[in-house]
Amino acid sequence: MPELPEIQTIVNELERVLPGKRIKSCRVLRDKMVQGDQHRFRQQVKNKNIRKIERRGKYIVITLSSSQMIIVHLRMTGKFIFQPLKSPAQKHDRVVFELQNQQKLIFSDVRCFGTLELVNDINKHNGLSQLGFDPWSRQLTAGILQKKLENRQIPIKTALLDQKLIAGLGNIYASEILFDAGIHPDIPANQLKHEKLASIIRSMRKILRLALKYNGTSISDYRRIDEKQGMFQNFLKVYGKADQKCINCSSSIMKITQNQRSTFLCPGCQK
DNA sequence: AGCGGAACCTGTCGGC
DNA sequence: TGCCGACAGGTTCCGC
Repeated sequence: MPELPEIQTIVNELERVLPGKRIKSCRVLRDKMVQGDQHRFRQQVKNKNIRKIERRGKYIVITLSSSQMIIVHLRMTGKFIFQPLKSPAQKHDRVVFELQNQQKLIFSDVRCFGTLELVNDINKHNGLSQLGFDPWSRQLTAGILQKKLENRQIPIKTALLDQKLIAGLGNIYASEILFDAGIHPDIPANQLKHEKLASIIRSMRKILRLALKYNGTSISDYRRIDEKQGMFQNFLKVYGKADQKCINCSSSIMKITQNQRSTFLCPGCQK
């Protein structure tokens, strides 16, 4: 489900309520979602205070009073929900943290792709340690991007999904960013000139900032904490709009497939 | 090293 | 109504 704006929205909301709360206990209702030893996870999380919540790429990092961190990835359909401790379990509840104040924090996930993992050192986490630039990193420039892409012949849209390059973009925003930048998603990454890469970076920051302002995009599964919807779906210009008219040039929006994933573009605006 | 395709799992929707 | 395939905001693994 979620990309940077969605994850950041969730992190912001968790950060408002979780720090200082104690995890009284933890139940794992679906084994595979917790990486490593279930018993050890439950035991080491028990009776720890939550210190802070942060985003790294699409990961959510929950730091505990023990300095250990719970690394959460929502993948496609993961979400967090607060419920009264006594409320009945829902079908898709996968991991439940019992908090103080008779509340529980539920990690709910229809498809069970999501993951939770307890680590002592963030650098030891495989995915996290390999993340590329944060979109707002000052080190992320057109020049650096050009250098990193010099041996990559994959379509630029596919490159934008590579978390080792830029961390946080996903299928919706990759399409929206390339539309905003006026760049065709099929262009091989290493063929883009400095100036085009600069406009991709500019569009990326613009789109992400706007999406964050509207708390992300709720099309099917993504919800904020407690099932609230984001609103950026009302501002999408190409994603999910196959055969509709482009708002700029009235061409028909196209849907193509790249690397087994849908890409949306305007053939009139994106060259 | 770079790249494409299958796999992970569940639900929904459209066509016949 | 029922079955069947296609598709879904992501990542990882495997083989060329």
